[in-house]
Amino acid sequence: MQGKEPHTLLQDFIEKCQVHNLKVTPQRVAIYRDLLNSTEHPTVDAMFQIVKKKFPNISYDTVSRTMLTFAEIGMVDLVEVYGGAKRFDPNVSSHHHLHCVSCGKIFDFHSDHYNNLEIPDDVRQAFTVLTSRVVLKGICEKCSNPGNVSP
Amino acid sequence: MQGKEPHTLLQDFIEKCQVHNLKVTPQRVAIYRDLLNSTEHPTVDAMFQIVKKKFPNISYDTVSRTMLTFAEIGMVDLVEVYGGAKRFDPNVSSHHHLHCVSCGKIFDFHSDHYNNLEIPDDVRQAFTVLTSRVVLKGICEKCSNPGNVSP
DNA sequence: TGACAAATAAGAATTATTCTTATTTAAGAG
DNA sequence: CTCTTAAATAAGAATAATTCTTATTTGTCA
Repeated sequence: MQGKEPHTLLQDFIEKCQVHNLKVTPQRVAIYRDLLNSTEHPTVDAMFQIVKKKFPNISYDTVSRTMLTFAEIGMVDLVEVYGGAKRFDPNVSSHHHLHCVSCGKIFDFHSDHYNNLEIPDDVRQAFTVLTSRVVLKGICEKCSNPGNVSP
Repeated sequence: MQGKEPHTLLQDFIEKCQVHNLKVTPQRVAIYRDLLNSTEHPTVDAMFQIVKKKFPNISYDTVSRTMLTFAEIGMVDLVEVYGGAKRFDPNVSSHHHLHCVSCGKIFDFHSDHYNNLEIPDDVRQAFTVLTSRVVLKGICEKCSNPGNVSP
């Protein structure tokens, strides 16, 4: 969990909620914790299945609304997909993505060079640029070597 | 239309179909022509509305299937979105995107520097990289100056 | 000019998301 | 600690986007 102790994380969460006038509900705490622990850029439905285990009567709508709320305040990131369900990323620090066109998984990678790309002049004049990300499409190791099937 | 004459474009289309064992149907020709003329990274539904004008009894499913087929053979590109409907790009040459977080439009821009980004070693070792694109999020001119309302 | 696999239309089914409404609850005031 | 109230939630209906099913039609090629 990013090297922080649970207590600190909960404190962080409570503070962020206060800053944005959001109530600290048990549903939000549960979703927040499971989101931070996710590594698969989950969809709303994937998170719903996970959160339901500890919170059996939570509704899909609450998970959906909450994840969008978290994205609005920058607590998580809504990531690029090629249509279909929204996917979320708990890692809001600068990084880049590789999409496997075979299995659909999204892999994170890091590059200082990519983090510091200059915005072209013509773009900077016409737009207020907020974020920048390099998005690669390719084929991951597992999909390249389908023979290596784990038992 | 990218400086080519209609006849040449149709010939190109027929050849591409033959290479990929696709039949040259009037529906595919109509969708292809309207797609090439589009500049707004259309969704299936947007193209359906356009193609319907010249081809009133075409079905949504045909437009959807055809656009996906065109994407599979690289005739158009399926572009990144943040959930929701798929969007397509008739420009398959290397370029980059800016997404306006306010109006949702996708703007193309060009950069030789971005076209030639080096793939980090660790990524290249683990993945077969097929394409690379820089994706910016920001706010477009029109959304920055909502006062400039055209009459 | 058939034969036939491929493609299409139409509508049903599925998936993802949002909306509606009634109920519950967090958080601040007293 | 209790009351008040706006915000949040649950449940299910409604909507949007896409895909599937089935019967029919049509390019393509022998």
